[in-house]
Amino acid sequence: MTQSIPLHAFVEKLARRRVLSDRDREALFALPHVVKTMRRHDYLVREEEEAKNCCVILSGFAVRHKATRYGARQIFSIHMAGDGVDLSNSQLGKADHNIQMLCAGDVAFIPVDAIREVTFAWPATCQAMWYDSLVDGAIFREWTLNVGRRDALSRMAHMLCEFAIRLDEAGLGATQGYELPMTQEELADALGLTTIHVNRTLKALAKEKLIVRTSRSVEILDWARLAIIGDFDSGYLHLESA
Amino acid sequence: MTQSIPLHAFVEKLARRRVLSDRDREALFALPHVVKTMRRHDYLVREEEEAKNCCVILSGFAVRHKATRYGARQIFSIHMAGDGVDLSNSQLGKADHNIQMLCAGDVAFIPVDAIREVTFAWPATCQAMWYDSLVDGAIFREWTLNVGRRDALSRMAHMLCEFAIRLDEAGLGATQGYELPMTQEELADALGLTTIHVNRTLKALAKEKLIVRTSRSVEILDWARLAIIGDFDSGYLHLESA
DNA sequence: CGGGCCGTTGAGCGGGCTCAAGACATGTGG
DNA sequence: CCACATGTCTTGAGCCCGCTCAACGGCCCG
Repeated sequence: MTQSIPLHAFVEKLARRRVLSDRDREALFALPHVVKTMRRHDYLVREEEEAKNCCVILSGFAVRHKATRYGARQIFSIHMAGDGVDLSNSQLGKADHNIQMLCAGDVAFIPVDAIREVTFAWPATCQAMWYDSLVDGAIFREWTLNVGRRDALSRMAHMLCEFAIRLDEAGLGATQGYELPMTQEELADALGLTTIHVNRTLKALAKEKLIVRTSRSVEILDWARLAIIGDFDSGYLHLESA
Repeated sequence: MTQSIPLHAFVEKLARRRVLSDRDREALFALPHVVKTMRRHDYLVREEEEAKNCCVILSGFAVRHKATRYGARQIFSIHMAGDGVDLSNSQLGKADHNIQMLCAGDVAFIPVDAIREVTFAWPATCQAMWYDSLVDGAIFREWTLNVGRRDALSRMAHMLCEFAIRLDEAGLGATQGYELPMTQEELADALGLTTIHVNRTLKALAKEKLIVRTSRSVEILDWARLAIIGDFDSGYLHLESA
């Protein structure tokens, strides 16, 4: 029998999407899973691969990304502890994008079939996962708006705001500041910019006394102005607290 | 009792995502719904609104979009007959984006609660809708990659390819050409460009003998080259035929 | 026939890119 | 302890894709 602790954050996150009964929770905790410790840059899924597991992040961070034929890479979202990060690739058959660890961390692998069976037997769990996927979709849309219609400064500010709120919600950070284990190159791939311009944009935000960036962490000096510059409204994250 | 014909394309689309039994189909056909004829530019849902219905498009086209505080608009996806276009807003409470008709057409409105009840009672229908939302998510991601990492010519070509394939799948067009009821301004909002640059980009594609654009339709002269220039691979659409 | 809406074209500008180089860490082996 | 490699961050200079501003033409419809 597997331990029930590892999936705790995942189940709690689902329970925030849709009310779950005790028996729904039990069914989720009973999901068979294997925990593996992944290193920075390890892939959880590769594009074109037949995904056989759903991955739940227990610690660390992962990104979804895909590249054009010419190698230009776009990061679509960042995931953190408690996120079930591969419901998409695994349910749809062949993966259409990559999922890669941003830093070392533990990941639980759950066989796809087990997810299918639980969601078939326990309708509330299916609705919870569906709703969770809908929130993921909302985040993708906001990301598109960010990349398509905001300038570099605004884009960066928006993304920093999103992380602050999501980390806060997951109990992993605060709106005053947080660990952000991304290199400038990774930030560039997330924002549709070049590394060089990310560097200048971060400097510009620091010069405006909005943030202080030290090695791999961010301190937010003026949340209100950062949110205005980033045109940030947390509605699309669909948090209860909002 | 409502007619069962209107939802036919919608149910068939769901059945392509996940095998449905006859009883699952019956439950879906029995969904209460009201059919309304909408005009061009009518809103199906507005941002910030409490969405009380799911909208299924019966004819015509609709877009999802959202604007920044400064009025710059981004279109996230185009929807066509058979698409259940508002599962997201309605299940998540307050809408985080707008859905608007691109041209006149009929739309079936299904109360949210009815969807909740059917998906709770019939697990396969819940999985089907979930998988459909996952495909929507894949389309959003590709859109982000398009806007973030491809130049104007490639972006336009990619979008034209996506429409061709999706219209073909929905039985509404062909890869040789199709009706595209979008103005250049709407294309611009979809691609993260300006109207003027869209005009020049379309001209550039025509000059390369890749397409011919007449009023509101597109003829594709050289699919193979268009797909190469657009860096298009239909994998992310997760069609069976692929 | 006049007023929107939409498409078209030109001229000039600028945000972000490209190319190039150097600074500063961290790790590894000798 | 140093020598060296590798990855990341920083800075400068110049250029180009796509934007802005401006104007005009075609079409539909009242």
